[in-house]
Amino acid sequence: MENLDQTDRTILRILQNDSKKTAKEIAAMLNLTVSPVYERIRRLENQGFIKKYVAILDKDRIGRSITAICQISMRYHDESFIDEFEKQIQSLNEVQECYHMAGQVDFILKIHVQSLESYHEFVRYQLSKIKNIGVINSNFVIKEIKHTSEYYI
Amino acid sequence: MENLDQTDRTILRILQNDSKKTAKEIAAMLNLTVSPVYERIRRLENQGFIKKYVAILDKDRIGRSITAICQISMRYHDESFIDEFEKQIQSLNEVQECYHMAGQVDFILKIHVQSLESYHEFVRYQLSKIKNIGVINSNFVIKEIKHTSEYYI
DNA sequence: ACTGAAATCACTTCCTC
DNA sequence: GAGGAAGTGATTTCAGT
Repeated sequence: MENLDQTDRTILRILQNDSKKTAKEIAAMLNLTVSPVYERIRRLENQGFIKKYVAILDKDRIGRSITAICQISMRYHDESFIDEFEKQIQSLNEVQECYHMAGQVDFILKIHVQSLESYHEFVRYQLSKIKNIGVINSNFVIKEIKHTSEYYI
Repeated sequence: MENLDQTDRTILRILQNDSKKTAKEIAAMLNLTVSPVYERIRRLENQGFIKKYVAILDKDRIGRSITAICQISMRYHDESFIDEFEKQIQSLNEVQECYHMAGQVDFILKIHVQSLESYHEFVRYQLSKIKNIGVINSNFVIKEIKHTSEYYI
């Protein structure tokens, strides 16, 4: 973070919002030519500031309209149980995010499914098959207020 | 979703993982030439399946290592209060996600900050300035198990 | 819907200051 | 660290099947 100047930050801000912007367009915004912009972007990639470039899909359009937040507490907290749980969660396609938490609840998951019925099936046939789960507490999103992949820089 | 054939889905799967893949590379994977791949991608964009293309940054690298999940209940549930809350939340740079929930808790937020101290400042100077908040319950992520922008297709 | 070729434009390298 | 010119390769369009 310390080794990023104002130009780098502007480039990151632009690419977080639209990675299809060409080096030429970015150069114009910064009053630079293409070469320095190109070299900065490559440096930001190589130094790991930019992890990847992805397409963001419309979840409603592809039939994943239901978002559930699922809070899970484990029965036992042995290292081996936790490791196993984490491995299993990673392999579930419905799970978009999973965090190990400090506090009462052990894990918080964000899950996308097609319908309430598919959520039922997900809990019944996938989640509850994982060993050592104590409490599962599910809540549904009724409105997405904000959802961005951009970090404020 | 119904008007997507297997080729479209494969293209979406590839672009969700790496939007820098060229039409040529994708064509090779699908045993096609460049033109149909190019035209399908443009159709998927125009029909709104692909919303945008973005760069994903490394949050540790840019000094946003702390993730907090914050659950908020409102004091009153009048429409005007809720609307105002949503508007204010959208303008907060630290808030990555915010969902209006069905259930006991009204809103769940995901927040990225630099340190526990900056989280304290966020709650004190930004969040608690918003009118009509009843209960704020914050929990911190100790490990990110899974975090992807890809939807399973 | 796909192929193949042609035109345009962006990416990438390298040499300069 | 930035500019400019040159080469390479991808995007984009279109006629043909």
